[in-house]
Amino acid sequence: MRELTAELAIQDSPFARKLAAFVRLSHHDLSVMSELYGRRRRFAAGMDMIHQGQSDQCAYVLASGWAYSYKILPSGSRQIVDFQIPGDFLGLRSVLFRTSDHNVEPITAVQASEVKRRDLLEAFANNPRLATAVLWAASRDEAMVVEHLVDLGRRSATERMAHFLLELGARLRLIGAADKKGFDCPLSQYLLADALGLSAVHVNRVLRELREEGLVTFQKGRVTFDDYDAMIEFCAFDRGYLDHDGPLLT
Amino acid sequence: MRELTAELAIQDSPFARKLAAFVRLSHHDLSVMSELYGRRRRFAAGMDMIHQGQSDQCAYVLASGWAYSYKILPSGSRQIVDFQIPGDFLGLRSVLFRTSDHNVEPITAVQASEVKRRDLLEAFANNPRLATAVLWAASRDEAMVVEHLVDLGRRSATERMAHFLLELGARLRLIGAADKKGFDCPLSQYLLADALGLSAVHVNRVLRELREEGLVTFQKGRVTFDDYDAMIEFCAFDRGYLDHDGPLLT
DNA sequence: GCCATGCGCTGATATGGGTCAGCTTTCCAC
DNA sequence: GTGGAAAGCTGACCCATATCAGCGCATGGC
Repeated sequence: MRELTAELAIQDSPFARKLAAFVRLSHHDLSVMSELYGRRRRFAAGMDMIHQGQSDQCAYVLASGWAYSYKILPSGSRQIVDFQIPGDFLGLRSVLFRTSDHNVEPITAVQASEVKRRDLLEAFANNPRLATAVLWAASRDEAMVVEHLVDLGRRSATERMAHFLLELGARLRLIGAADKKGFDCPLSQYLLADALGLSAVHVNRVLRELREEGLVTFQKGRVTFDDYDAMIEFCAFDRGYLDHDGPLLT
Repeated sequence: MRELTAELAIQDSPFARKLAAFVRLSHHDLSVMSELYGRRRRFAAGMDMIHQGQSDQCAYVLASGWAYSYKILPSGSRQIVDFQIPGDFLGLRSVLFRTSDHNVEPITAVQASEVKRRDLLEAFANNPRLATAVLWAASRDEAMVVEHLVDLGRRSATERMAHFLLELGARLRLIGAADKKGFDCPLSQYLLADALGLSAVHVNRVLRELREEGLVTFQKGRVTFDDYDAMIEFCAFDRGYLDHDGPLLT
């Protein structure tokens, strides 16, 4: 009975919802997952979760709140590599190997479950289906980094912003935190700037432009898609790579 | 005796040299590696090796020659994600999962050994040490993509170029194809442009600038470091992440 | 109620890098 | 050796985006 409740609880977690988008998970998979979780920890906004160069092998699964991973250049400028939302694995690479090459910091207050290196490897060995789901999700995250590379290299500031908001929306839909209308978003224009390789001033102008074109409105912590299809067309968003409606592997 | 010769041959391959930089490999590891190789295939420059959306699970290890992986935007512009040099794994992700989300094309004539999905997984299961070496190398490649993200987002064109040439030199040194003086390099200014998010015209200007500053000379297919230390300083190159002198795990 | 702080917003000005157009060199194919 | 294609190279001009400087509106601490 204890197990069943745990299983029900996990089934509703953002982590399970996200993985379920890739691989259909059995009851057994879900109960293994619930055992995987270690201590639940809280982090206040602004306090480092993972630090560049640090090498203790802790990984987390975000339960609630947003975080971002970034690198600092000696010049002082900052490049944000990715934002993490509930359900995202955090530091998977730094637990499989031992190097963390970037920092992670919460944006809002965050709750995260610790995952121990040993438990993770054991779960992978005994449950290849779960391993596939996790690694698949990780692989998608890597594909996203590549997409950001294309953003920075070959898209205009306005296209970049549109693409970014669509992608974020698609990710949030996987965990039920967004729909076609829009989503709540705690990102400041400074964070957007450092993720998109722009100045904060220009982020502001770009957002205004998108609003005046009737594509998206981002105001007061809420992103509203005013014309979803036009946006997709505008920035050549690839519907396929994030936007599926059921498990790819059943 | 047959095995021994195969082992000696593989020991000298760029793949083994590269992995040996991460993990000290035993004789047994080496012989497993030599069994991993399937058919050796040749590709002429310009002919596609892997195509976006294609889903047959073939991976390769580059034996000789250079290739590059890229994405094409609907607008027609191209972003090069990475260059592959001898010893590099090619399509590792697309063999573990089944999606290839980018194209790969040879730059020079290329020889590559096919690696079968099944053989790879089997070798990983039986030989965790080898698995660690391969995945570690893959993880380094991912770290490089992140570094490129920083390049595009937060470095000037000149810094980007300097950083790129240093990184490439460090990678080539791992396989013995470069030293502190420089290396041979078949990349055209057009390829450099699409990798660094610049126009070919500007690549030319930037190279001239670096040459006139006495930092690097890239002419006639040869990169020469005129002042290695000054270059490292100029673009804040992180010596650590590629530039080690022996296996990290012994 | 006041101040400090962070964030959003805007105009003016500066500049890095793109675009266009064209010339030169190299290198094959024949 | 000749013609043609790629690649390297350069100058003139222009635009997207950065930088600077500053305003206003919330919010929270005291």
